[in-house]
Amino acid sequence: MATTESVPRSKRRATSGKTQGRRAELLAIAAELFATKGYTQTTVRDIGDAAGILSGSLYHHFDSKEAMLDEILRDFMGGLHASFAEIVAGRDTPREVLEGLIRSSFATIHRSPHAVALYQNEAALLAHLPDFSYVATISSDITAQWLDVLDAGVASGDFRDDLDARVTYRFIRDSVWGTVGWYKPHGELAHESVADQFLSMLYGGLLPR
Amino acid sequence: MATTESVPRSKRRATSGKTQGRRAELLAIAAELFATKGYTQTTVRDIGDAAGILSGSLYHHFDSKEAMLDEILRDFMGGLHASFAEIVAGRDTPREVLEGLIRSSFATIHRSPHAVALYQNEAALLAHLPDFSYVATISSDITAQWLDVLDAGVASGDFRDDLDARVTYRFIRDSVWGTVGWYKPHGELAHESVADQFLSMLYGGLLPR
Amino acid sequence: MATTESVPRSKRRATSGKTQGRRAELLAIAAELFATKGYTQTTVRDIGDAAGILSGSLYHHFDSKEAMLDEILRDFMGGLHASFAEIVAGRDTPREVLEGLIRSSFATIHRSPHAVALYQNEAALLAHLPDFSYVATISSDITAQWLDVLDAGVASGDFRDDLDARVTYRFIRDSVWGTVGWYKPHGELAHESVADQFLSMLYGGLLPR
Amino acid sequence: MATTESVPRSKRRATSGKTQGRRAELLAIAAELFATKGYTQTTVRDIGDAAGILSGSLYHHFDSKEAMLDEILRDFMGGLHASFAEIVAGRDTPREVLEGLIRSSFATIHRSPHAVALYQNEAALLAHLPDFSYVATISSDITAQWLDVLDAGVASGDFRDDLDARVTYRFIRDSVWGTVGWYKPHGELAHESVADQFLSMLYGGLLPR
DNA sequence: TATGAATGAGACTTCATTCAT
DNA sequence: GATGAATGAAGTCTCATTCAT
Repeated sequence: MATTESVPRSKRRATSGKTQGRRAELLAIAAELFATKGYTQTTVRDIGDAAGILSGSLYHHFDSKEAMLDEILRDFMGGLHASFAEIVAGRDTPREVLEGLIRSSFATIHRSPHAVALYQNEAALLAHLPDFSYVATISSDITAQWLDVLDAGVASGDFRDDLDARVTYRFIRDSVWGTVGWYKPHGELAHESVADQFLSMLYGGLLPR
Repeated sequence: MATTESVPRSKRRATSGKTQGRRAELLAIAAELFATKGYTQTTVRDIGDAAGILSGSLYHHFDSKEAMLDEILRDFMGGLHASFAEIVAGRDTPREVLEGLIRSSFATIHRSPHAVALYQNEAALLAHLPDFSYVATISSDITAQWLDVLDAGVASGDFRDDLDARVTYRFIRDSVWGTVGWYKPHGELAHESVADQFLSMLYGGLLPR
Repeated sequence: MATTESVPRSKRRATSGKTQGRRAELLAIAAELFATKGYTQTTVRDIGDAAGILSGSLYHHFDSKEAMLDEILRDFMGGLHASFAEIVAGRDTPREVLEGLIRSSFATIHRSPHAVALYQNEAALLAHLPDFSYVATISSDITAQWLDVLDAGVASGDFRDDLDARVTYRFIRDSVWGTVGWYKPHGELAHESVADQFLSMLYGGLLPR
Repeated sequence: MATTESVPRSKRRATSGKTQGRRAELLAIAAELFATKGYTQTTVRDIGDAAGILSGSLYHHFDSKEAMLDEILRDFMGGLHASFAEIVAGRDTPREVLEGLIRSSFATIHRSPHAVALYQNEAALLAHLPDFSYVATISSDITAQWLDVLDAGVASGDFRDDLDARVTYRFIRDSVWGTVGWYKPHGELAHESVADQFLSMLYGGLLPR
C-alpha cells in the first residue's frame, strides 16, 4: 500500500492567519464552480467574478488555476483517506466496518459535495496531469481499504462467497459516489436515510424473502 | 411522457450513400476522443489528426464541433430509448423486464462505450447547452421506463415494498452505467458475466442466507 | 418618428476615467481603418498593429470587432441627429434651416470624415446585421428632419413647388455626403467654401440668369 | 487622355457558343450578389448556391472570384466610356451634351444597377488591387469627358462662370450615381422622370424665380 | 461539366498569466 | 491586495481554391 499519510503540500504559500480566511473563501468558490461547470469550463474570470475581484488578482493568492484544484483535491482526499483509516481501525467485524465506510461516504457527500463531484467528474483530466498523480495513489489506497474489508468479510462468512469482490466493490463504489449527482444537501432526504436505504438494499437484496 | 420516437435529425446535411461512410468514420473517431479526453479537452485538431485530415476539413462534413457531439448523442439516445421500449413491451413479469433492461444496458456499454461515457461524463456541459435539451428529455423518458418497472414489481410482489423506488432506481442506474468507467470490451470479463454478477448481488443481497 | 434621443449604450463596459482615454484612442484608430479599407477588409490584427498592441489585447477593451463598429456608429449617429435637431429648432425660415443643415453636414464631414465614410460605405453590411437596426432608425429620423424642412419651404414659397421633395432630398443628400469621398480635411479647399459652392449651385442652378 | 477603346480581355478563357450563355448567367448572379452583399462579403459558395451548383464547379468557368469581378467591371466600364464618347461626339452645344450624359447615366443605372453599385461601393477595395488599375484609368477618362463639357459650357456662356467646374462635377456625379442606392428599376418612378427632376433642379435651382 | 473531399492560409476570439501602478 | 493593460498561445471556424472521379 502506498503511504499517503499527511499529504505534503509543498507549494502552498506561506500565509498569515488573516489571509487563510480569504484563501478558504476563494477555494470554496472555485470548488463550487469547478464542480458545477467542470474544471476546464470554469475560467479564472468566472472565479474572480464570483469572488468580486478581477481574475488577475487571484494570482496574489494562488500560483495558478491548477494550484487551486490541487489544493481542493489534496485537502479532500487526504481527509477522506484518514477518516476511512479511522473507521477500519475502530470497528470489529467486517460488516460493521463496511457499514461505517458507507455511512461515512454518504456523510462526506453531504458535507463536501463539490470536492466529491470534482473527484468523480474530472477523472479523465486528472489522469493526464502529472502533478495530480497523488490522486491515483490515494485512490488506490482507498480501494485497498475497501477490498480488504470485503475480502475479510468473505473469509469470515459475513458476506457471500460467490461474488467477485473486485466487481462487487465497483458496483458499491459507483452507487455510493454517484449519489453526489442527485443528492441535495439541503433537501428533504437526509444523508442518513440515503445510507439506510442503500444498506438495506445492499444487504438484503431487491427480492422479498 | 415526452414523445421521443425516432429523434428528428433536422439539420443533418443531405448526403449521398458514399458520403455516409466517411461521416460515420469521423463520428466514431470523434466519439472516442470525446469519451477519452472529454469534449472540451478534445480539439478539432485532435480529431483531424486522428482522421488524417486537417481540422478545417472537418467542416466539410459537419457544421461545428458541437454538431458532431450532437449527432453522436442523438443517435445513441434514440437507439437506447427504442431498445428499452422493445424490452418493456416484449416481456411478462416486472422481474423479467428489469433483468432485460439491465442486461441490455451492459450490452450497450459493451457495444458503445464511447457514447455511454459521453452521456455519463458530460452531464454538466450538456445542461448548459440549449441545443442539447433533448438529452434531458430522453433521459426523463428512460427514467420513467425504469421506474414503471420498479413500481409494477413492488405492486405485484416481485420486489420488496420497503424500498423507495426512486432511490433504488438511482442506485441501480449509477452502478450499471458507472461500469463504463472500468469495463474493458476486449478484456477477460464478458459483459454477460458482469450482468450476472450484478443481478446476483441486486436480487440476493450481499449477505449469505 | 422614432424616438432616438440620447442613443442608449447599454452594453458599454463600466469604465473609470482613465480607461476612457484608451478606448477613445483605439476607436479612432479603428474608425480610420474601417473607413479606409472597409470594415470587413480590416482585421483585428490591423487594428492591433496600428495601436501597437496584440490583436487579442483589444478584447480587454471591447467585446468584439463588431462592438467597436457599433460604438463608433452609435456615437456618430446620435450626435448627428442631435445637432440637426438643434438647427431645426433654432432657425426661422425653411431656407435658413436648410442652409444650416447643409453647412452643418459639411462641417461634420470635415470633423468626422471616418465615421461619415463608414456610414456611407457600409450600408449593405449594416442592413444584414440585426444589432445595427438603430442605424436605419436614426437614418429615418434624419430623413424626416430634412423632408420636413423641404415640405415647409415648398408650402411657404421659399422653394419651388414643381419638384418632388423626396427625390430632391435624395439628390441633395447624395451630393452632400458623397463629398466625404473626395474632400480633404487638411487640403486647400475649406469646408465652408465647399458649402458655399454647393448652396450657390443648389439655390441658383447651373444656368446663368 | 488614356486610351481605353475596346478594353482588352486577355485572360478570358476560350469558349464555345453554348458556354457563353452559362458564363453570362453566372456573371449576372455574381454581380447581383456582389452588389447586394458586397464583394468581400459574398462567398463563392453564395454564388454557387444561387446558381444551383457547388462552389468548386465555378472554377470550370472562371479562374477565380476576382476574375468574375474583373469581367463584370471590364464589360461595364468599357461600355460606359464608349456610350459617353458617342454622346460627346454626336451633339452640338455643351448644354445638350451634358443633358445627354446625365440622361444616359440614369438609363445605365436602370439597365445595369448591379454593375453601377459595384463601381460605386467597391472603390476602396479596387484601389488596393493592382489588377484593377484600369478602373481608375477609365474613371479618369470619364471624368475628363464630363469636365470638358462643363468647361466648354462655361466658355460658351451656357453655364454660370462663378462655379468651380471640378467641384460642380463632383456634386453632379455623386447625385447621379448615388441614385443607384434608392432607384428601383421595376418601381413606379421611371428613370426618365428621375432624369427630368434632376435636370430641372440642376438647371433651374431650388428657388422659385 | 459537375461533384465531393481536402487543403492551407488566415480570420475572430478566448484565456491563463504577468506586471507596473 | 487589488487594478487595468497587455501578452502569447491556442482554439474554432471560414473560405478561396484544387483535384481525382
